[in-house]
Amino acid sequence: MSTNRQLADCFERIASILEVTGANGFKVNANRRVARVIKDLPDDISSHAGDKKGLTAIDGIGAGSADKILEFLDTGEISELAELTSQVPDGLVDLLDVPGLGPKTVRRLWQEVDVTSIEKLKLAIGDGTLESMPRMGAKTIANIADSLKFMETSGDRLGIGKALPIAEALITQLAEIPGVERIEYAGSLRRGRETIGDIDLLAVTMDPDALADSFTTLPEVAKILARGATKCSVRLQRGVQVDLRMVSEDAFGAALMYFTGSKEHNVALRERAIKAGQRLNEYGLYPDDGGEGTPQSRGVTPVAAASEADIYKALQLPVHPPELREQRDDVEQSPPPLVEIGLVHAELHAHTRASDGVMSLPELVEQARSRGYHTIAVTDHSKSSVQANGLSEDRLRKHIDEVRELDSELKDIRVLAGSEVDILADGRLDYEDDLLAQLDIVIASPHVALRQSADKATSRLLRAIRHPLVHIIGHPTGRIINKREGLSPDMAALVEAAAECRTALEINANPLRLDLRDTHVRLAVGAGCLVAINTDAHSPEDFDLLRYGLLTARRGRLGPDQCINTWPADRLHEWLSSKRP
DNA sequence: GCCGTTTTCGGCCCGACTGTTTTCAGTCG
Repeated sequence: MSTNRQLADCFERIASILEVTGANGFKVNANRRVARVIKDLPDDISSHAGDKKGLTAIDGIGAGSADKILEFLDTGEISELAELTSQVPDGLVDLLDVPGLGPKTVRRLWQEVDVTSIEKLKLAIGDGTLESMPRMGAKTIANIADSLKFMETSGDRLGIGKALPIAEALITQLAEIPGVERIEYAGSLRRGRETIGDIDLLAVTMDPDALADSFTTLPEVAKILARGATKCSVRLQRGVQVDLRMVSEDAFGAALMYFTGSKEHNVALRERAIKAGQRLNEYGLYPDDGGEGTPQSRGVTPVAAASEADIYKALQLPVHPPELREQRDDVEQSPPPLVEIGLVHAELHAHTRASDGVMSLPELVEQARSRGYHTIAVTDHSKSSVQANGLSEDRLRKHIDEVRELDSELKDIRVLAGSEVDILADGRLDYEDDLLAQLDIVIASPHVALRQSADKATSRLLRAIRHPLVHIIGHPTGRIINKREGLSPDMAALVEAAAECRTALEINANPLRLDLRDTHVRLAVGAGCLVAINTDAHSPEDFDLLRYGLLTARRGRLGPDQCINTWPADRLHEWLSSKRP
C-alpha cells in the first residue's frame, strides 16, 4: 500500500475514533479532510519528510496534522492514533461502516450493551439483547440486520464503467413515466469519479407520486430504503443504491448543483454566499433577509435557481464544470478550457486480431472512420506479451507491410503502423531500436513486474520516457481499479522527464484502468506534458470507452492544446515524425 | 483541527427521511 494510502487511513481512523468517543464534530471533520487531501495528493507524501512548511501550505493541513504526518514519515506511526486506539475496543470503529449506524448509536451499543464489533452485533441481534435498548425498535433492528447482510455481499465502490450505463438505463426507463419532464444524473457520477458510491437521479415531474411509485417498483429494485414526498432511495439487485429527488423546474439548477457536489464544493459555495449576505441551498440562492425558517418556505424570491450558470454568475464566480468540483482549487479561480469529446480526432492505441483484438485491420479502420477520425494507430502487442499473442519481429514486419498497404489505399484517414511494446522490468523495450524506428508510432507500456519497488518503477519508466523512439507511455502504472494497485513511481519525476522529452503520457480510457488517474493528469498538465487519451480498443464497442478517458482528463484539467488526440492531422504527424531518425 | 480582504478567536452548510416518541434525534448526502 502506498504511503499516502496508509497515512490517509491513519487520519480516517483518528476521525472515526474521535467521532465514536464524542469529540467535537469539527475536529472529526478536520481529520477526515486531512485524510482526503492526502489520498488525493498526486505524489508520494514521503517527499515532504521534514518539510513542515510545505505540508501546512496544503489546504486543509494545519500545524497539528503536519506534525503527525512528519512523525509518521519518521517513525511509521502516529502516537496520537496509538493513544486513541487504546481507548476503544478493537472492532468498534468497524461498526461505523454499517449503513444506518452512526457515531451516536455505535457509542450507545458499546456503552449500554457491550456490542463492540460486527460479530458481537450479529450475536446481539440474534439473542434479543438489542431489543432491550431504548429507541431501538423492531424496524431499526431489522434495518441493521439487513445492512449487515448487505455488507457481506457487497464489495467495493462501483466502477464508473458499470455505474454510468446503469444510470442511463434507469433514466431511459423513468423518462417514459407520464408526467416526467426532465431527468438527469448528478453526484459523483456526473463529476466523473472513477468509482461511484451511489447513483443520484434528479427529476422534474408533474406527478411525483407516479414517478415515486414507478421508481420504487422497478423490477431491478431489491429494497426500498426510503420513500418520501420529494426523495426516494432504493437498492438495486446489483447492490448499488440509487437516490431519486423530485424538484421543480424553476429550481432545477440549484438542485443539480447541490446534488452534483462535491460536498466540499457546496460548502465553499455556501460560504461564498454567506459572505455576500445570501443563502444557498438546494432550492436556490436567496437574499438573507434575516427571517425565521427557510427562505423557500417563506416564499422569498431567489436571486438565482433555474440553472447552475445563473447561480455561479450571481455568486460572481466562474462556472465550474462538474469534473472540477472536487474543491482542489479555490472557487474563485477560473477553470481552464478543457478537452471535449467532440474535439478528439485520433485513436492512437488499438489492437487487431494480429494480437489479442477481435477486429480485422479493415474493421478497425472502419470504426475510426465512422467516428470521423483523421488518424488511427494500429498498435498490437510485442513479443513478450505471450498471453496476448504478441508479435514476433517477423510477424511485426509483415504486419507493418499490411498496414502500409491499406494506408496507401485510403485518402480520408491515415493508418499508422505502430506497436504497444512492452517495457521490460528494467526499462528496456521488447524490440530492438532498428525495428522500432520503422514504426510510425511506438507506445511503450508496462505489463509485467507491476509489483516492483517505487524506485525501480521510476527508473524503469524514466528509461522508457527518455527513449528517443518512444512516443507515448501506455497505462503508466498498470493499475486495475479495485484489483491491482500497479506501480507507484515518482510521478513528479516522470512528468518532468516526459515534458522535457516531449513524450506523451497516456490516459487509458478503459474504465477498469483510467491510468493515468485524475490526480496524475493534473500533475502532468501542470508540468506541461503532452497527454494522449486512448481507448486501447480490442473490439468495436471499446471505441465508446473514450468518454471515461475524457472525464478523467477533464478532472485533471487537461486542455486541447496538451491533448495530442485533438490536434489537427498535420500537427500530430509532425510530432510523430520528430521522434524518427 | 483549520482558517482569516471583517476575524489569531470564534466560527465551522443545510434539508429530507426514518423511527420512535408525542416533538425530535440520528443518519445521510
